[in-house]
Amino acid sequence: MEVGKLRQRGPSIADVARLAGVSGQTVSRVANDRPNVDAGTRDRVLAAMREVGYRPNGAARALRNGQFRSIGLIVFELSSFGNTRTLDAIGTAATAAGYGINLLPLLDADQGKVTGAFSRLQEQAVDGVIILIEAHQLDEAEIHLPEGLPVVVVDSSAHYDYPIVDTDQAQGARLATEHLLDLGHETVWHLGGPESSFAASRRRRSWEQTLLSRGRVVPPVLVGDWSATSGYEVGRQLAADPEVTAVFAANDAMALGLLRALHEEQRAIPGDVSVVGFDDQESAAHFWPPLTTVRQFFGDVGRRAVEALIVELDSHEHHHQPVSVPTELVIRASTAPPRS
Amino acid sequence: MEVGKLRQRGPSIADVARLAGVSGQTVSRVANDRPNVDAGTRDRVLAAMREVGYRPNGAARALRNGQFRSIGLIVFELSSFGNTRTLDAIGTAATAAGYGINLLPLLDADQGKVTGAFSRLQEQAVDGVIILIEAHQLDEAEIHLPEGLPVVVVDSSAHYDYPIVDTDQAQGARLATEHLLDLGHETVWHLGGPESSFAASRRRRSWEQTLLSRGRVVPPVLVGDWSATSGYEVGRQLAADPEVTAVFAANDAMALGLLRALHEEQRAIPGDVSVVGFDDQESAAHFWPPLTTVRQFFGDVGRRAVEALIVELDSHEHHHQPVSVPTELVIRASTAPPRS
DNA sequence: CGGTAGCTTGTTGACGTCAACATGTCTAGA
DNA sequence: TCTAGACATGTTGACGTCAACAAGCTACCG
Repeated sequence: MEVGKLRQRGPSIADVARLAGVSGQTVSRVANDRPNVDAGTRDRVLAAMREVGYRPNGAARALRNGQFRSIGLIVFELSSFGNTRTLDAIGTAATAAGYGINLLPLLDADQGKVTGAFSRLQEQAVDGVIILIEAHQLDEAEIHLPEGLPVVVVDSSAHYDYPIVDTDQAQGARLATEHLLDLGHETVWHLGGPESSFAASRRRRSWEQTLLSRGRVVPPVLVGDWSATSGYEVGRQLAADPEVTAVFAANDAMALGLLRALHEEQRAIPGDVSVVGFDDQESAAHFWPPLTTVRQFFGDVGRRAVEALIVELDSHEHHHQPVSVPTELVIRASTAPPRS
Repeated sequence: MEVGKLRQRGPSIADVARLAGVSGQTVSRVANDRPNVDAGTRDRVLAAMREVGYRPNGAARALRNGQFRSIGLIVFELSSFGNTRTLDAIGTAATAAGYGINLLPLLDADQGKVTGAFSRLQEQAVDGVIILIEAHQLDEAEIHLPEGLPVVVVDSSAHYDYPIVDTDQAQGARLATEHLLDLGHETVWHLGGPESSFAASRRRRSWEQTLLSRGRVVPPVLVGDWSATSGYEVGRQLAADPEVTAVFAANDAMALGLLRALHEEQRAIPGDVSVVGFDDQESAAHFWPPLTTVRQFFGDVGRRAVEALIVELDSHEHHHQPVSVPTELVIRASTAPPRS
């Protein structure tokens, strides 16, 4: 695409200074709310600023100060439910801390080829980076994170040497599985997320261990790709199997697809089959039937990611203690004791 | 919150130049892929860059060039379905065009007090701005958009003097209403969005006009706030009224709440009541029953917003012809002819 | 009345990059 | 052999801001 031609520049400190009849430095002092400026002078400068429509040039400031006061945010799938919420929280927290957010979306050009953010990161004006993508995407992207650039990883595997902030997937999956067992179900089936997702594998492993620690049979895992469509397709197998009385779906969207499959097979929920989801997206309370699910606190995850990054920015020390945000089980109408 | 102390600066062109034994200008030429550099020299410079871990300083570039190659994006509610998708598309389109995205979230501090983006915009390093919030929020925010800053407005009222890009709400609402009438329903009820939303009022007006132009009775409008919860609460009234045989909900989330209310009242869908939504979020196909809805092309909206902004950036001419992106009716199982 | 402390204001230079111009080197053709 | 032109490389300065230092002024003290 075309590159824009140069635009005429806006008014600078010098323009304001000329109009107000003072030096640039005085204007700078006023602009930065420094003390030691005569009230009259300040008013004159302020008036001049308003007249010429002055606004400080961020680039010049960043150059001078050696800081951009901006955080890069590398995301792959912007529109997945969790990322959206986390992004929201990151935006809020960063803004509150006086940092801007620089979105660095990974372009999924053509076929799985992940490029974009990392090459662009090279020249992005950011002080640090928060990475909000799954591990395998990070691998595919031929990461070449510049040395010395502070980084915080959200929701990913632990095999990078960066601070990590994430939901406590294991605890959540245990909550879900135990809830179903406690209701009296013999065992719990699992509609898992994609193999490539670290979050999915942690949920799966925890489900498995919970079953094992109670001496239950571990049924084969069915795998979806997080989408409601995959939940529906895979869910048809579960719906057709009369053995199945309890299912833990790795997210709410797949749980929704599963509910549909069960409805189509005329299996009563929770009479014949109980279902638990993961996420607690707003709409889960209005699924039919309302979904019992594991609530994630994306807001906390985002907020703590920003906090961790700012600590790194300020101290240049890594706090490699991973931050784990606990979940909460929300019980609704989709779960009940097994019939008979 | 604390402000970070100064960080040591990264290596600059000068460092690379020293190491490679050339002038800074030559390094600059290599960095910018300019021709007229000896192959050997280029290699030497590239090696030096790699060694010191050079990456160009965005701030210095921006200062020099008078351009930031960055677009500000003012958003209020990041996590609403439509905004999310639009944001995704904007990110992709902007990145493809070589622009970065600067997120400027509006902080909803305390009680409806909207601040943040606009004051910060003053000093943000952006070439132009895309506004992605509803009109009334814009009003509350005491806009003071700097003169001469190119702006494009998405999904808002027309009373600002900026180019507008939006979904063709009227066409979509007409599609939904006509579909229900064509099935043979006497009239169509409407579960509308909040008064303050311009999109909601356009959908509502179009629904009303479609009914009037066919000589049908216009039932009273019930109003929600876009959330599934509000759809459920308001929907209970609709579900309790045997007169109601067809409902057009102003978005899918409220339609979901309505479906739940209808299930609870044991009203068959679509046997007793037909429902149409608006948005076509991914999960709508897996609601129970799968939801007939009006598909919005958020991707196109986002892409065209970026295009419109870039035109403005390049030409400094406004193209005040609003861009209207058409919708598409997706017919699923939640609509059928009325019983009898 | 000299001295100094405190305050306001101004001057200078450097942050990193790159366009414009200047210089130097080599080749080809007259 | 001389000159024009192509090409590689270097030098200078300006983009806008602000810290550091310098300078000027007033007030107050002994």
